[in-house]
Amino acid sequence: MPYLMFYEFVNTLEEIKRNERLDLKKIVFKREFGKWKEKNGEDDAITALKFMACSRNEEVKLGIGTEKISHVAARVMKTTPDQVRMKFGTSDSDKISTHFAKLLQPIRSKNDPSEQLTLKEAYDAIVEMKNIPYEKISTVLSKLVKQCSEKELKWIIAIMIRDVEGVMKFSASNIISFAKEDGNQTWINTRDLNQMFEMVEIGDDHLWQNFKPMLLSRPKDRYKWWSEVEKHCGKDFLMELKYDGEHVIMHKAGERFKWITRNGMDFSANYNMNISTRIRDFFKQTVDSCILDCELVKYSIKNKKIIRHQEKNDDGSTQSFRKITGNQDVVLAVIVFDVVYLNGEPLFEKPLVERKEILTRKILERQADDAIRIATWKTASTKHEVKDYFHKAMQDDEEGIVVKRRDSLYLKGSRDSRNGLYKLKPSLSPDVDLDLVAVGICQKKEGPSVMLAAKNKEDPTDVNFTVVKGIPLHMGLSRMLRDKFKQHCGKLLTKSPPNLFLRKASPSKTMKIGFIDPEKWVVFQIRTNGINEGKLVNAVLYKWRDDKEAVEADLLAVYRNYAKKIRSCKLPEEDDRPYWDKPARAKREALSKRSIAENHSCIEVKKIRLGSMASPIYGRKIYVRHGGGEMRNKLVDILSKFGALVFAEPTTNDGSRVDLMISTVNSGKAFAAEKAKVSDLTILHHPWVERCHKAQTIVQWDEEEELLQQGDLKWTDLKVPEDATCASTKGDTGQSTQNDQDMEEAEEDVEDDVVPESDHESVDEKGRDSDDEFDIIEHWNEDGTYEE
DNA sequence: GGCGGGTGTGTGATCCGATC
DNA sequence: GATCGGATCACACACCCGCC
Repeated sequence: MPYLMFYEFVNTLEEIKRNERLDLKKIVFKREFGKWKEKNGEDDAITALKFMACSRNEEVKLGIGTEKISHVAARVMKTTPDQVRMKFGTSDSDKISTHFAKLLQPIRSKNDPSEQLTLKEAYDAIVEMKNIPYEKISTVLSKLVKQCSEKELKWIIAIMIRDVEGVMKFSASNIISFAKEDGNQTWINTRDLNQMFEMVEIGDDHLWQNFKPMLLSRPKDRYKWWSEVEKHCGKDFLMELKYDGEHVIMHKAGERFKWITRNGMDFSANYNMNISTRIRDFFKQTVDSCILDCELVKYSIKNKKIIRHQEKNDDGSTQSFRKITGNQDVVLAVIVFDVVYLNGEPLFEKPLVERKEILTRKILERQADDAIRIATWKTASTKHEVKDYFHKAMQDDEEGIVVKRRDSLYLKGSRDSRNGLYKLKPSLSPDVDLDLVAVGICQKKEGPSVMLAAKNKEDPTDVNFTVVKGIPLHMGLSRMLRDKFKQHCGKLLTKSPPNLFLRKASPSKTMKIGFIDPEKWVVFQIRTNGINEGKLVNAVLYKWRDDKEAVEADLLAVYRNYAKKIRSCKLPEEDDRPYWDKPARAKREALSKRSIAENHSCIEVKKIRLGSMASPIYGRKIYVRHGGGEMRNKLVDILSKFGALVFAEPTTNDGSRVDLMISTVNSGKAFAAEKAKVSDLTILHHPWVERCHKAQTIVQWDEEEELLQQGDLKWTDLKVPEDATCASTKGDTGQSTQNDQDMEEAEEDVEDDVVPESDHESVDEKGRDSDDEFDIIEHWNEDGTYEE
């Protein structure tokens, strides 16, 4: 297979560079890229992309700037760095590479056609530089200098300083999107260059598509768990253990694997690819392609057991699922519990038992605990079977159990009781509730959080307490109860009462703490899913126990022995319901579009519309690049008030691109484009937003504020014609639908396993609203009782 | 919540040449 | 020789985002 010659490649780079307009650059690129692919094969095309989009390429990250390149060049020329150092500004990569190429030119040999490089050789030389000691880079460069013309040398320097794009004036994201349509999306998801440039197109409507898995429901009322399970799971059902790992969808296409997380993210690059190679041989020969629903777990080979999420290893370390490398004892393992696609045939509409049958018979040739195995399940039909199974699971320190209807179909991304899939976790059992005392309020950036303490000793005369846990107020308390609680607490003390002990020597700097007067301490019943390394898992404020005194709270010893309590917990009977625990209310109906329109901040734009003019950025999607938290929040706030939809990524949840980007930093154009990794957006510096805020209208951005103008959106597009009518009716209908979707999506993002129920009404949607935070601060400051 | 991990920012140490 | 400013680098820190 003929290799692409480096000079040919360089000619293309030069041609792209010469064309100033993006569409012309694109034409040249597509033409040449197509040729390389066709004539030279995928390898050359991929090398070309790796060369061009070098800023995203770790393989060629040499860590060299103007200073170091001066030293390297000086060694090649056998002179001092001083002699070769540039005497002008250093920000322009084009000038830098031209300068050094010119400088090195005199020592190169005459063009000898036999010595001409291929692209692959040139690229490999750069990769070699990355992998050898810095002092030896000059020897590789000396060799290259002899083999390259000045023009070629310029691009060698460009890739050495990692800015070929800057010299071409053709950004990496353009290069990638022109080479492969969804390349940038792959990059965002995987940060993996090889995958991004993957040329082979595979898949259909299901295979290789990033869909979300079907999710499990939770019984709404802990005392009525059985009637609910019975209603939706039918007379006979399946039971499985709930494994504590990461829920992933595994796609297999031939020898290739793809791993999609619960939120539809492609984590193939994040999980050690070792897992794919280790499980490859476990499949039956007849399995060409399949999609499996599975749990990815950490497995200790030495102890022959699964290590639970966030559980410490023997050596005291904890490892992320995405970084299983160092410890040889811990490996990733796959537990498969469903198959939804096999050899081109979608199985989504087959009943669960049939899918299980296929899973057992047709997928795996062999199984191993440390690689891949099928989850065991058993059939059952009575409450007692479920209770026993649950109790046994708790004793074995499992996360919980799962109950599944036999004929349940696979609905992608759905979580609905009617699907007949239930998870039963410790929080369902009243045995594991804790009564703790609210002794203070922390003002964290996320909002107020209540500090909870346990009683030190059983002795009634000993009134010492120790803080064991903080829970955000919104985790369980309705707005009404939150207000009531704040009112109840009244003045907060700046110093801890003498009978209260803090576990941490000094609380975090960013955390403000106000202590509640011991006279006003109240008891909260806490519901959790267990304890992990001394910390409660998924804790929420379940009840305000105003029938209990602080001295009746649980003891520190109970808290310390909590793991034991979990292991012995049982599912309750309906008759176990205590007098104070009222039945859960039916879940509040989904918010109507109207109420969303009334509440959602995007709609607030009405308040600041000027005369008949609608906000020009109303409904526009804007990406605010994260800087300092406060700054970013402020920008988001302002933009939202103008009706813009603000995103933390250049690509929104539905895959569409935003219209505009706001950057909080301004270190020049190269910085903005390179750091932000966007090339199709106009980037504005944040002072523009603040000017708009001051002016109470969208003002035209000036030259300094426009860091980059490369998107389609122009200032003129934002201007609303003078005679525009107020868009209240038209705008609201259109926009509220968008908001509706956004909110639904946002809610789906949050899986709080232990959602409180009963008389607290339901938790405020999304928990907190910003003014809640301010309420408290104002309250504290009023009396001057709270000072930092 | 709580953890791991990635990224951006601010800061201080250090080097080095330019300048007084 | 003292001082200054630019460049570079390491480090701490805050923030963001993924998973549970």
